[in-house]
Amino acid sequence: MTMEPRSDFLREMTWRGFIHQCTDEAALDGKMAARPIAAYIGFDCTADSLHVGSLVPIMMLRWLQKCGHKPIVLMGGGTTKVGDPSGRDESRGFLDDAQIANNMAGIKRVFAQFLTFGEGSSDAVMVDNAGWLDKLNYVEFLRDYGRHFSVNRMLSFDSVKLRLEREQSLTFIEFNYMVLQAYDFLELNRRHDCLLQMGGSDQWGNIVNGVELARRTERTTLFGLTAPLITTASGAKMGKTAAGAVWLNEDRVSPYEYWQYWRNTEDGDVGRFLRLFTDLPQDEIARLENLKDAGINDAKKILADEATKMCHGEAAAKAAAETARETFEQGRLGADLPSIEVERARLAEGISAYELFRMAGLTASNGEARRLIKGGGARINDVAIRDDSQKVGLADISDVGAIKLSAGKKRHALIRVQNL
RNA sequence: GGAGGGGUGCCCGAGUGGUUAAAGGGGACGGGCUGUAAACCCGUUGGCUUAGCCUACGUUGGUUCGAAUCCAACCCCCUCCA
Repeated sequence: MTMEPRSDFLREMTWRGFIHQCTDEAALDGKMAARPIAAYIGFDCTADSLHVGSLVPIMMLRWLQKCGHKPIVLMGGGTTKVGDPSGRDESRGFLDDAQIANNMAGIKRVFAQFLTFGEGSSDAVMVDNAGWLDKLNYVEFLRDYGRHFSVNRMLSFDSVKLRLEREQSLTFIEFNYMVLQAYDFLELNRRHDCLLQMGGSDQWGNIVNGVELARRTERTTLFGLTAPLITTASGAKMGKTAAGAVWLNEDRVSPYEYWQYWRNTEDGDVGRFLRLFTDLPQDEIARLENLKDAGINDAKKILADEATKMCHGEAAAKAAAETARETFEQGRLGADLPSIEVERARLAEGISAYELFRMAGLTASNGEARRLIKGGGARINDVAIRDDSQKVGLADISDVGAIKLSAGKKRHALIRVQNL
């Protein structure tokens, strides 16, 4: 443990801060140094996109592949029907099959950005646990696998224990989640010779159950490796912003907004995030970590560039960076800012300022827009406005062909005339 | 099935007949200070056609001039008992 790992993968993961717990680090290191192995991480389909909270596991699979091993992306088409109680105070509503299928389709897209899929030895593969879970026979399953689980033991896992301690109801179906996840691991071992399951620290209990199930039923040694929960330097869970979660799909969060999210990283997090969320080599990260005070901003820009490039591609990252530069450093308006189109006739009549802010999505309601304006946080073409009902019209279109709306210093949107 | 406790705004949590769009805290947003950072200070924080109206304290009815607050039924959660 204190020794430098021999395998490329564990050495890289250790240095970058991905490792929280491992079932047997020395033995795993030996295996991974000796030959390529297959490892998996499961993703449940609870939303139609993953968000930055899932980036740590995704990066683990990416490094796994870079180091010559085989990543298995397990889509939880089956387990999503059951619902993982880990880290939740209450069970969330159950999703129906159509929602799960829709969510899976949305999630699948993002993996192609981070991993190379194919038939080769270190190419990633994607499988869906509905493939085996849906077909399970209840009584047969209980007899073959259920008997290896001790309820006494299950009650001691955090996912269950915390619920009970907080006097929050835990339903029987949720209680079964860890059993199914354990079975997944076994099934992947049989089908793909998968030796390792990785995940966030909240998955530890679920992972250990799989390792133990394999030992009891197959006398096979499998491994578990978890990553720490990533919080910001000020203690917040990462990935939450004004609009909610920072999603990876661009129809939810545009590349520009994504770039901005990383650009606004707290000082204290820059080094850690560069290690976790970029592929930059150690010496480059070391250089960036040594930047002081305002110089840290350069490191933040590189972090934003790299993270956005990986998720949305080089072109989108460049465009986002350029828009940010124009908007913040030159005070102009960047082409990539969020924008909406308004009919010419509508604009000719004039639209009340508060309504325009709402239309542009800068506020959720007219009332919120009015408050924003009264509070002095609203600007049109960089001029502060005080009158919430002030009419905005064609005359406000600047020479670049748009009206720039700003809510605070960071949130901007463009109003363009619809070409008809 | 029985007994008891509980369901309040994004979250936590006060409030047990009117002055309650609902204390306080968190979060969020805006302003100030900065470096598009943190910390700190200040303000805001249901909706709308905003000096007015509408909607809101699990659901549905009822009592009352007036209910988040009282009553009834129902739903859900927790604890103990069978």
